[in-house]
This record gives sequence, C-alpha cells and structure tokens, in this order.
Amino acid sequence: MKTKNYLSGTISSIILAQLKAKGTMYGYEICQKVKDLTEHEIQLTEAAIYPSLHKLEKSGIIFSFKEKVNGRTRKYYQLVEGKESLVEEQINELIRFTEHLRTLLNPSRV
Amino acid sequence: MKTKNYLSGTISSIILAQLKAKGTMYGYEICQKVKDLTEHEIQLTEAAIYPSLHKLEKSGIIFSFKEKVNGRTRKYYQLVEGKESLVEEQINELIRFTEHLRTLLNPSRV
DNA sequence: TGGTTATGCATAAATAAATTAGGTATATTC
DNA sequence: GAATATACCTAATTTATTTATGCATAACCA
Repeated sequence: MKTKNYLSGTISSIILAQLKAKGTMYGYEICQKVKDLTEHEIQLTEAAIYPSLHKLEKSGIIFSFKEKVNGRTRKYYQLVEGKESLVEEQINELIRFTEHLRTLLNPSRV
Repeated sequence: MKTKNYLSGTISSIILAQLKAKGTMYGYEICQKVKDLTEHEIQLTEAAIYPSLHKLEKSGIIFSFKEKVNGRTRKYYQLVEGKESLVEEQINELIRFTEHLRTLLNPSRV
C-alpha cells in the first residue's frame, strides 16, 4: 500500500488506541503491532512514531519510563491517568471522520 | 470537526469519487456536495480543491470545459474516458486504508 | 567468526500537502 | 445598498511525514 500520505494526522490517534488497548507499550512494539494488524499494509515507521510519541508525552497525555530488557533499553509508554476521556474523544473523532470518508467514497450511495 | 489534517492525501480521491458518481461537476459544486454528504463536518475548502483539480487535470485523469451559466462562468470537470479503472483503483486503495484504520482504532478488537 | 537480520532508540533535512489569507467578479436577497 | 451566495483563483505559511541517517546490542546462520 505504501500508505501514501493517508496517515497524515492519524498517527497520534493510532498510537493512543494501541496504548489504550494494551496498557503499556514501547515504540518499536507499536510499529510491529500496527504492521501485524494491517497485514503489513500500514507501515508506521519509527521515524514517524518517535517524534509523535515525544509530542504526546510533552502534551501530557502519555508518560514514559525506561526498562532494560535482555541488555537493550526499552522506553515504555502509558496513558496518563485521568486522560482517558480525552483519548477516547480523539479516537472517536477520527472514527467519525473515517465514516464520513466512507460515505464520500461509497459508489452505491444515493 | 475542523477535520484537522485527516484530509491529507484523501482530497484527490474524494474529488474523483464525486466525479465518478455524478459524471460532470464544477469545483464549487463538489465543495457543497461534500459538505452536504457529511453534515457539514468535512469542509473541503476551495483553496484545497482548486489546486487539486488542476493537478488531476494536469496528470490527465480528468479534463475541464467552461460554460457560462446565469452570467457566471463555471468550469466543469469530468473523468477522462479510459481512466475509470485507474480512478477505481485509487478510490479502493483509500477505502482499504480506512478499513485498516478502523481495525487499528477499534477498541473491541482482540 | 563474520555477516545479516532483528531489536530498539533517535534526529536532521527534504518534501509534500493542506491551511491561512488574500484576491476578483456577478447574482440574489433583504 | 449591504450582505450573502455563487464561482473562480493563488501566494505564503504551516505542519506533518518521509527520506536518510546514526548509534548500539542480540540473535541467527553459514
């Protein structure tokens, strides 16, 4: 798919949805998860995800902590407590957008 | 909705889908149609659509002709014959993307 | 043991796209 | 005659991702 530029603006919501579902994840893990869930069609690259994670952390919606696993350092991310409704809102907004998009693209509409 | 940056990369496909559905349309009309179909939530602005239309025409997938209606000039656009499969492919690619996105955002997934 | 792949983080520069902000002009409605 | 709707357009700014790197360790395989 190469996902063209479709991802634009959606990355942060995708990240938040993964964190909401799993609780705690690290960047590389999120990339792999997205790949797995989309049959390798959506490739959330590391160059895209790390800046996005940093931005989300800076905004106070997620936080991180480091842990050493098998000699490699992992930086785990988690939703900040109390921000759940904000997260949900952002995800729902994007879902609503995709529904509108579907309407606009649907060839069988009236 | 303000549609944030969600639209990024989707505009040309939205345009093509409208032209495919209606046959012939002019820019302003496409903007209104998109607004109508999305309860005013997606606002395809003229500043976004005109450059996109010009680009599509330049690429040879659509063509235009002018017509004077009620003293105002309208520039109609239409899909170039023989490009239907290309158009369909582009629309389907975006539909497939939105389906993947839905999976990624779906809170009830496994 | 040496090379490749996988894991795991990160950033700088370039690119691409929409948004912001502006412009022109006619018709209609109040 | 003022505001709104119709109808086209573009330049400059902003913003985001992608391209292209970089570093480092672990695991696999030949």
